[in-house]
Amino acid sequence: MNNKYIKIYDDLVSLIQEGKLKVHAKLPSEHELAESYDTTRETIRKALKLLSEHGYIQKVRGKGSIVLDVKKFDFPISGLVSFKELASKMGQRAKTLVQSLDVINPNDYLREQLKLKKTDKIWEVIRVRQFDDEKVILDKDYFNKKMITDLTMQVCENSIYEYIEEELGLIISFAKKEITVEEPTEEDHQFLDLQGFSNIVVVKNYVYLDDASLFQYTESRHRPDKFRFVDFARRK
Amino acid sequence: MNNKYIKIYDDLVSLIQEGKLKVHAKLPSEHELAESYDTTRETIRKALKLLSEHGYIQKVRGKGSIVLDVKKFDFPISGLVSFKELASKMGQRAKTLVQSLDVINPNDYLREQLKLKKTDKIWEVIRVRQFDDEKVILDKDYFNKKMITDLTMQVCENSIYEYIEEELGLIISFAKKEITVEEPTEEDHQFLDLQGFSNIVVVKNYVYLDDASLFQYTESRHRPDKFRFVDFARRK
DNA sequence: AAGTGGTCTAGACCACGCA
DNA sequence: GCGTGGTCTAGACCACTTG
Repeated sequence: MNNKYIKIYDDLVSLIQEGKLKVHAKLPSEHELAESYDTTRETIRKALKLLSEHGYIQKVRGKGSIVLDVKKFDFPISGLVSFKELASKMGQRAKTLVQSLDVINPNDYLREQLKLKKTDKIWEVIRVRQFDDEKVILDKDYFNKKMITDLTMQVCENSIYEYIEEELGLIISFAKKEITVEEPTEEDHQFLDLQGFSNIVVVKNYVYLDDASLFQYTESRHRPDKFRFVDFARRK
Repeated sequence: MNNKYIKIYDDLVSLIQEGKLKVHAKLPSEHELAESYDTTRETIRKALKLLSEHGYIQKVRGKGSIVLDVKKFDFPISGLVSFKELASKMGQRAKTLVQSLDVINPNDYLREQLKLKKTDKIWEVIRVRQFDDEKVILDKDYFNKKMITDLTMQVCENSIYEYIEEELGLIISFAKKEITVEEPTEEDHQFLDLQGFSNIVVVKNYVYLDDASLFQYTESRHRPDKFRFVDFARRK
């Protein structure tokens, strides 16, 4: 990446994570940073804006910028993180089982969710996520076949996001997420180790590409004891 | 508010909400906007950045900015919205019942959560939120007595946030939120109409002021059928 | 009064999409 | 090649905090 403000951001994140900038410590002033990075204040401010949005610092008018100790992303569905990125932190304890991979005609519900034309067909991928040999998450992914023409078992076992971004060159940009709690369905009982739990946490995900086109709908169904969502929010 | 870029943001939000800028329509280019609002591009860009962060538009390099149709905030605990702001949208159907208001010595758990000194005392406010005559949310709020010296039943029935921001002049800045699902406690059974539900959605909230000091810990316990969380997230 | 962050200006060059 | 948004510069004035 060539962007100066990204480099400055990365640099400051490293300093914070290495503890060279301690929690509650004050950053150098924007003027000082501008000089030491040989740039102008506006560019420094872009870097600090990023740090602030990501929860690393708090800016206080008239005083300066303070390093925060809000721990980052313990176990999030927050933001947009794929299961593979998450699993890599969990080591060998996480596993993905692909149950099925089909091209189907969408029912009315899916046709509406994905805003499809009458003749459009879709991919349906059903996967089970396993932690410590327990099946605790059921993921149902739906893609427009027009946009993702090929999909293999191997890709699904790995990371679909990786395939889409790296192989196909499509860029995932933003998502709308909805979390509710429902009764388990037949399917949930069939695929998951529910152990008598009488509720399922349902995360519905609408994923959009760079050009604002909706291209994926995902339902992620979690056993309640294995569900955790962490979020960082700023007022207004 | 005197800020030019906030005014431009508000103006554009209005245009979108009134439908004068239609979904999937392109905004005028940044150069054009700069001219018509009699300002420079950087200022226009600050307004557009806000629109983008709040999910109103998508910027596409080389093309322009497109109006999105992601509906805003149906029923959020997302962001930082107080129950009163929410209730005002629900009309007469929502009600708050203050169960208790006490000054207590914190137990070890709370002392750790609120980062208190040994002798610090805290406020404990227990409130039940009622929708359509059903008690569905149990809110437990804890404040450091040092920061909020006075608190009355009346304030608790209304909005504590309003009191803190408008009367005391403290500014709420950001929060860390965690959502999990747990078994109902004795207390949940006592205060809520659980109707046989065997799970409770627990939202833990750590609220920070402007100067990055933690001043409130809240546990919000929802009956699962009345819980819904909506989020808008951008990748990276 | 000095230092801080917040806003704003008037330019500049670049990378990208499209015709 | 033209128009778009993305980045960057070198200033300026303001509101706020603190000694």
